[in-house]
Amino acid sequence: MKSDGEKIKKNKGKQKIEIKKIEENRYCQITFSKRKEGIMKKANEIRALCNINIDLIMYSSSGKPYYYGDSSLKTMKIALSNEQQFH
Amino acid sequence: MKSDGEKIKKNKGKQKIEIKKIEENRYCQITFSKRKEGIMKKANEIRALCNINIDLIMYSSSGKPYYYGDSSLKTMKIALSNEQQFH
DNA sequence: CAATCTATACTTAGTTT
DNA sequence: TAAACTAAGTATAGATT
Repeated sequence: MKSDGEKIKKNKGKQKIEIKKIEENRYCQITFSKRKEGIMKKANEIRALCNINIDLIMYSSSGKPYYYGDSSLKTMKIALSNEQQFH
Repeated sequence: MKSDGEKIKKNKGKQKIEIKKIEENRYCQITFSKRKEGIMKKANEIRALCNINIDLIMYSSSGKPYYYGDSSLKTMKIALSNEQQFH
């Protein structure tokens, strides 16, 4: 006899996940894309709210670099990996 | 006659704020402290989930630098401002 | 004053279009 | 296949201790 509890759960919205490598490459890419937007938004907010300098650099698993900030670090990092451009 | 609506509002939890400089220095510091923790947690999560490299550098309004990451940028930045240490 | 609390705003995992 | 949706999970503004 099944308990009603099993059927009540909607199971649609956000679920809790473990913070460990997402092995399935497709989901890993999707998560990176979503969270990259999220953290860049946070970076912009803390910079605006608190009037601070902030640099945020992420390399996707394919090696593509993404940058948020305004300091000389951007130039420095480009100089270090001068075959790449930030996005 | 007062409307009930005015009294129903609890007004305790998180409120919506504008994303612009917090002029009151005390609240600015508190917000920086809270959001710095938040963004560093996010940085750690995206790094772990997506197995990427990430560097995050913030200078508080007092000039104190905070760093999250594992690349050579830390060393580079310390070399650039060698009177300071990251926290 | 820094740490904790609490309700609400915001983020995002999984689904659907 | 990417973009939009939905609801559960998470971050945090303001209050309290």
